[in-house]
Amino acid sequence: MDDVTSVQQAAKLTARGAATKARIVTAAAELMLERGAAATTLDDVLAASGTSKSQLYHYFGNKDDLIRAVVRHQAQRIQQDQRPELDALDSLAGLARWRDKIVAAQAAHDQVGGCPLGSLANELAGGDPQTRGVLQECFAEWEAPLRAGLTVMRDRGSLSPEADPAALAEAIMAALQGGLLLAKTHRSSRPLARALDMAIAHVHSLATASPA
Amino acid sequence: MDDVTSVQQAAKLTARGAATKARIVTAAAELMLERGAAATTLDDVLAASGTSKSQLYHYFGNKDDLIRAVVRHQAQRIQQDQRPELDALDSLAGLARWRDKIVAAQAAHDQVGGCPLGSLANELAGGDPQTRGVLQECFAEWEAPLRAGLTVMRDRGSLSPEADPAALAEAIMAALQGGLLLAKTHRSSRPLARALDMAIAHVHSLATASPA
DNA sequence: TGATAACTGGACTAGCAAGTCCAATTACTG
DNA sequence: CAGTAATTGGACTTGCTAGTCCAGTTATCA
Repeated sequence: MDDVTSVQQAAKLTARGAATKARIVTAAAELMLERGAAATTLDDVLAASGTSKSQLYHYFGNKDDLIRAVVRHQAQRIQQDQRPELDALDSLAGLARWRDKIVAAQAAHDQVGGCPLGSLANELAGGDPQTRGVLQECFAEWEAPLRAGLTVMRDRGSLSPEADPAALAEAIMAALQGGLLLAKTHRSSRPLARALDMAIAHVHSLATASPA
Repeated sequence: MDDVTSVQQAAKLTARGAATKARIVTAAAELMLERGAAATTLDDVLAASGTSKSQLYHYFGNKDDLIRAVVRHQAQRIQQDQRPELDALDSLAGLARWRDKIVAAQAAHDQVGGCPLGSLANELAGGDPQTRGVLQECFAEWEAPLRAGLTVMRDRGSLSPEADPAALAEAIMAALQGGLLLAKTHRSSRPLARALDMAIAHVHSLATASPA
């Protein structure tokens, strides 16, 4: 009854309306990345996006609905930002390139902000179950290419047959999230780099001698 | 000028006063673990601790001051909860016992709550610099025994001389934090277990043949 | 072109939350 | 036993915030 809004209305959406909606989500995403979802007021969002209250409530049922839209938006943005590296995680070299891109992106943000998805997850996972569901989906979607790449490696013989791609992928995502959290806390990308290096070293230790 | 409060007052603190202050921090810590710091109102804290507004503002300068006290409290509680395992991280077996204790504790909390310190860090690291400083200290304090244990292992010859205890410890803490975040999101301790298993496996890969 | 629907502006409400204030009570100290 | 300091209760103020409402404008389409 909440997401119905965004589904039904999607059909009756003018180009202008879609643009307005997008502007709201983009502005909200930026603010929520900096301050968190709870600390971001709707008035802030309106000011930043140059819209009015009635517009916001025309496109979103309530603040939680907007928050879910922001979660989805950030998940998409992350995947977009990490391409094409995200689709080439079927080798140690590919993993290294992905790592480099992530660390560089974190450094580019002046070490501020942490993970756009992880920060929201941390704040929202304990609340509304519907939102938690969206978060789970988004993490799964992000993790999928990694799991796929590792599966390719194992099936190709680059990794030991005992290697569990699903477990590996989940552990690597955990290292990434934790690294980003510590990086945000210390205002340094060092923890992130170390966490990812460890994760990749672990994959390396599972690699077979024959590079297939 | 904020922490002066807790320092100067500490001298003029009656037993009853200390008890009241502790009751406030404990109640606040519990609520903030569940809902986050921003989402926890002072009125909630008062109700949960059976105190009044004037008591809260007698012992704490403002909400941020209380939050910092909660951060320190959680850091202490974590270390307390993880002892004695936290002081025996100078072997693979010790690391394994620590891992088991952490996973069990997470499971015991019905997979709800995440890391008492990590959740606060995520929410607060982007805000008040003073609070971020406290968070950095707390993480460092928590990480110290781990770094010390790994250093012992390397110096003893159980780990390769190339192993960097500081980098290892930081990476392991990242895995722990990320694992807890994903565990909270998925309401399952599986991501935590996998993250820690990966971290320990990495240490294992750095172990020398001779068990010293 | 006229009707219907999408879109927009912004004032308004109701409730909540941080922080203030002061009077009253309890404990320490000489 | 004063007298001073710590402690406590809780009403009150002030400002903000999510959400409502309605009047008005712009687009679509038959």
